[in-house]
Amino acid sequence: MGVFGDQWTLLIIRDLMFKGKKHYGEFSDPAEGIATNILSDRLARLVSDGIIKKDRDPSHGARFVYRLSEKGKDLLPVMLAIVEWSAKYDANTETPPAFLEKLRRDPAALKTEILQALA
Amino acid sequence: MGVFGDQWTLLIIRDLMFKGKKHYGEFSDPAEGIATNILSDRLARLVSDGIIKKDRDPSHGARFVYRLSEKGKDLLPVMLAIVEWSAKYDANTETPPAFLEKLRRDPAALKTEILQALA
DNA sequence: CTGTATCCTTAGGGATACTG
DNA sequence: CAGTATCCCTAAGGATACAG
Repeated sequence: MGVFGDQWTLLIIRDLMFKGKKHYGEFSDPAEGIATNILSDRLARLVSDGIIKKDRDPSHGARFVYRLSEKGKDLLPVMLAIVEWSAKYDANTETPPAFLEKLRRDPAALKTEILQALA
Repeated sequence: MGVFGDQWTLLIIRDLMFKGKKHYGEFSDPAEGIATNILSDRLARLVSDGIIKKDRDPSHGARFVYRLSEKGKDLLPVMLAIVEWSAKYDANTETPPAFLEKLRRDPAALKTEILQALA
């Protein structure tokens, strides 16, 4: 349950799941507002919880690729439920309208689409 | 989004939604492990976020009843998704098997049942 | 660049006292 | 009992230096 009790963790999962982010530098983008030490800590925690996997990037030498494990991908329903709720009530939610449209029109299709992108 | 970033908040919502808890004393049950000052703070925050309502209990004098607002009830899909994920991966989740059974067999029915209980 | 460790301050929160 | 406020300390985390 500790996964949901932390906003940074949720942000990272969201970025992995919906924004195609994979690299340290993308998560530590200033717009996210997460300090590098915290990012480091949360990534390590997520790895140790088995929610993400950390693998060497074959193309770039000293770089790692972070990806959701199966356990992590199984969080998709949770994340989508949050997205939906936030879109309804959170004024400043920046979810693209096209995404919401799809989510409501055919959630199953959207899910497989996202999982495909994560594979 | 701040709602999901706090474990105590989530616990309170869960208690309201699934355990039929309504009163201060029930939330502050030692088993929950939440300090009274934190409880007070989180309840106030939830009220100010419009997720719960705080009303006088007509039967008892100085007592309040806390209930989910519509906005709060709309968190049901999120909470159920969390329950399901936790049941799958979190070893020490104490969700009753009967509940999970229902959730998988006929989620829609379970939802209306819960909403009925909250009404 | 990618990622971790250190420093230091502030806020979260436990224990508990207090008010009605 | 229901609920809030105070005290105090630990830990989360921002800024930044550091290592590869």
